[in-house]
Amino acid sequence: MPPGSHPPYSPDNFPRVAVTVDVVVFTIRNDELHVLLIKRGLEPFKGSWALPGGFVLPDEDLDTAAARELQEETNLSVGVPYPEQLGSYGTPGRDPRMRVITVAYWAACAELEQPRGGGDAAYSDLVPVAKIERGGIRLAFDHHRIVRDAVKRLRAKLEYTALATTFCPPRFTISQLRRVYETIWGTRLDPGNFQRKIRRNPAFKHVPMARSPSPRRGGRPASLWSIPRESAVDAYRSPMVRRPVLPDDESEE
Amino acid sequence: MPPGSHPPYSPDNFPRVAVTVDVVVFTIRNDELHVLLIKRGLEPFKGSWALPGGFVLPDEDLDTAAARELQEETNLSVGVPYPEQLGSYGTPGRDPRMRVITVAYWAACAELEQPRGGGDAAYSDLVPVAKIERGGIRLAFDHHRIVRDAVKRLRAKLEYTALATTFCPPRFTISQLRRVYETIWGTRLDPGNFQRKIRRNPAFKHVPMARSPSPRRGGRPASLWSIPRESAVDAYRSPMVRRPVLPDDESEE
DNA sequence: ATAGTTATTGTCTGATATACAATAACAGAT
DNA sequence: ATCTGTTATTGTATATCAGACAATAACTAT
Repeated sequence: MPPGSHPPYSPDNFPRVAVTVDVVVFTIRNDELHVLLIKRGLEPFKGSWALPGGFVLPDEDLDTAAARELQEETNLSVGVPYPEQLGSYGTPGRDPRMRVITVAYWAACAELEQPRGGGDAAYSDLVPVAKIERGGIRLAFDHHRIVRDAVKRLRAKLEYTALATTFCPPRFTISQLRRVYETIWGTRLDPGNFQRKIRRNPAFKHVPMARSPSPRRGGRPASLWSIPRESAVDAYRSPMVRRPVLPDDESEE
Repeated sequence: MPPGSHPPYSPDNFPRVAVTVDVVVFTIRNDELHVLLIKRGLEPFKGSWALPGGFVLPDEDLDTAAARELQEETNLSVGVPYPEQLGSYGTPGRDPRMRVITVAYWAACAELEQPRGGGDAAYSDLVPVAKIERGGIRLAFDHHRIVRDAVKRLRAKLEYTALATTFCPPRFTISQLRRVYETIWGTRLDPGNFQRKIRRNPAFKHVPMARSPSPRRGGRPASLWSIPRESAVDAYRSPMVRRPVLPDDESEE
């Protein structure tokens, strides 16, 4: 097609395209990274796992659409922070019915209540990312690729921001935070060095007088920390270093 | 609108949306960061500056569309690397005619020939980013915001990748490369320390026997370096540190 | 009291950033 | 040829920080 021969740019003459949003929501459950998926209730890919998402409404901004779809299809009431844009996916044929371009979002959140289905979703649930990476779950459309990209972005963003704190409750111990890194990166970090690194970072605030409450199986009680929600996305003054991934057997010693 | 009440997801029933791509192409000319813009030849915003871009064709991937539109509207023949996705912009009303969602891309390149108009563009030209940031140029649609986001991403990416080399010719001196950083960040970097930092990076290859050729006004001739095109987007082992921006007067003392 | 566990602090070593001084290698002027 | 100015490159000393790992501290369970 020669240059300049595309259709004139007018409301009545443009390629027929649908735009959707999809959201990758991460959470940690049982020391394992999970992603929120829905079971599709309609064709195509009926019965397959897919990311929560759907049409952008005529008068709705993209960010708003992402937040709405997430709410609709999972019925989560709280604790889901505003999703951040990941990228757009529009390879022809990614949806068998017609040309659909999707704007993907992602978010990290602490403790999710059990999601329930809603909207187009038969039901929704949390699925371990490791299982998806291992190929143990087939996802609808190109959602496998979207999840892969989101995981990559998540892992990268842990390095240079305090995003890991969004997986923690408002008040957390340094070890809880360290476990977030270890879980998502699949590495082991030195407790002593990690401790110092967090304490030296002025964004982290010591909660005075407080000690770790939850039932533990012994060990010195840890002090509690917090961080202003806004600071969680600020760049670290010096990045957290990602060490090589552990082999599958986690022999300590 | 209650949850689940959006239109059924079928080819004949979806919100009427157009999808475009826009491209932010950066280059350095006369030690100043420039961005490639076109002068719009059609309404709306006829006569305004805008980013090169246009419709995604029915059977075209987004990345391909970005590369094509750039070529069409600027007639640049070579030297433009594949654009990278920046993000999508779809705020209702951003295009006065109808709902248009645009997928923005950006690219960095060395030496551009003078672009010529083509397609919907009356003509195209390189415009200093500083002038745009200063508000000295009004851009069509929300392109001001897109450019701002692209500049931010560019500045950030210099820190942790060797992207700065894509502003240089295939063989460059370390000082040329340093000037790229200084230009884009608006800072001054220590020549000695910068030198060492590049030399210690194994991705940079010394071009044997070669000395800086171009006519200079005195000074010891520099040796030439190169880097595999692929390595330009790899993460640095240790990031380049961005120092505070200089005041407008650049008194060297 | 003892053993086991986690939190926290200390210490030492090596790498690296930064400031800044010193040298090297050229062009141009005298 | 010498001097001056300019850019490239190497050296040096200090401060900071990561990483390994030892040493305490403060608990729980036996």
